[in-house]
Amino acid sequence: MISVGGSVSIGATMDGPQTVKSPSSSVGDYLKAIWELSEEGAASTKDVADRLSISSSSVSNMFVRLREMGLAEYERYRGITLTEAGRLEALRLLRRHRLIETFLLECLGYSWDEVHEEAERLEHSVSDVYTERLAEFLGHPEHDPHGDPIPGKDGTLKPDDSFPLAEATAGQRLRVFRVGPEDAPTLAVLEGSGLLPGKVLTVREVRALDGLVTVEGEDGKTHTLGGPLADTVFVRSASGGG
Amino acid sequence: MISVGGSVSIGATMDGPQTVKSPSSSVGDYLKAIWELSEEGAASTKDVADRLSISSSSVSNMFVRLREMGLAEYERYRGITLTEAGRLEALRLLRRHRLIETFLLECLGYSWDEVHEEAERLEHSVSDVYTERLAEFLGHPEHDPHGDPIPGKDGTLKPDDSFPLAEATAGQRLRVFRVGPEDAPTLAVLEGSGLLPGKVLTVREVRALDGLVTVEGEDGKTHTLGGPLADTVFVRSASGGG
DNA sequence: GTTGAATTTTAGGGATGGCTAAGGGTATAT
DNA sequence: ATATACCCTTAGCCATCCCTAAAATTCAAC
Repeated sequence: MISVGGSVSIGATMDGPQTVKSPSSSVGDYLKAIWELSEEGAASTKDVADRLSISSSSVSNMFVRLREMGLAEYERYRGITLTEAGRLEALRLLRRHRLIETFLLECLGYSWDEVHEEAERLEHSVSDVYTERLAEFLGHPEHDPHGDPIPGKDGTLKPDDSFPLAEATAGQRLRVFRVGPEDAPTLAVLEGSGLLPGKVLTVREVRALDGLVTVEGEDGKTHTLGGPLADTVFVRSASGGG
Repeated sequence: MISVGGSVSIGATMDGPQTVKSPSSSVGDYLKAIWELSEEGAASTKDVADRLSISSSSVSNMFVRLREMGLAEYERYRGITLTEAGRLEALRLLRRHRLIETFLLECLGYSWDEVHEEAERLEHSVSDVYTERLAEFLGHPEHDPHGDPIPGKDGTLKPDDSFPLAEATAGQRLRVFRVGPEDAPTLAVLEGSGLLPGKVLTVREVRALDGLVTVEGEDGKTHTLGGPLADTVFVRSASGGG
């Protein structure tokens, strides 16, 4: 197991008027961000900076340190890639994050838009022991309530055979598998349309022109989504488990 | 609510070979430590340093900052006292801590000697929202499994009418209310003697000479405790609730 | 009182991690 | 080929919080 130094600065109140930036990042946040960004090639300084809402210079500095720690391969002006060690560390964090989200949603009654921020903070303080006990408490779930797969203890990640709703064809009977974005507004819209993971729907129409997708829920209600949104909802054949 | 800047440095792995000191402290830790130490007068630099296992100079520095933050009254060489603001902040932290401990013990199957450390780390990352939802999930407990009272949301702390077992007299029928220390070895001993909070016992003998106390559990087994240990076990009349 | 031990404070430095400002590199368009 | 716009890095600084070493203060015992 890699031991990585990290650091968090927090407002002790956590609910107070957090005027200050949001200095909640750490090595782990970088790793997660890089992992999520680099599914196709290397992650750029700017990508990571935007995702973590910090300056590019801070990111550039951290990239050097990640390289020195053996967690990433990095060449100036060339972007960054995780090493195997970095990848495992990122997945460990991701496992924590998703287990915590599951707990917040299923046990503490958090709403979808509250969950991410709290989990983001909690995952920094939680030990591996806690993570595994929580997993047991939750019944070793394989997906979080978003539908995202929860990496295994050993860094295993189930391959994902889902596809965006935008690529569906009329008549298909599908089950919502996961929803991409975790930002509050989008989740609220999806929640309103009953497009949460697990829901079964039938595709009524996919318009090639503008990408509008019309679906019918099991309750008979139909909803129409814009193309961009349909790109963020991932589905699988309705026979599979949610 | 007071907004206090704080900071934690953590080993990202948390389970790795934490060779480095244990830089897990923060403003909140100081407040809690001072609160716990200053039940009789001001807390000294050394007291706090010992309790947090850090150097006196670090503590001295922090005392200045706590004063500047309006959380404590402090005069060099005179020790430190919390202001009302500091006291409320400390109690807020204490509430978090004890609710988290309760969750770890009751839900995640932590043992008594694992709980404290994990809670100590977690309480830094948890929001007030989380704290209150957790309280609800746990059924708004008034005491943690140690028997220590959990401060109210508003900083209320139930007066404590318990007394050390060492001050009991033979024949009294008592209920263990709380156990003072949270260190692993002591807790293990107490657990072995069935002296956990809630247990009912009858005092058989209190020897004035050496302070040895002999008690009989409800199961009929008798145990004898040394004076120092009997000072750390707090009891109340057996009629009251645990 | 003076001395000496213990405690406290100050001074100076390290690590993390964030920021701005300014300069270096790349890439695309003219 | 050069101009320009954007991206990236460096340099220098801030803040938190820790440490060691040395100086200051207190307190208690002669």
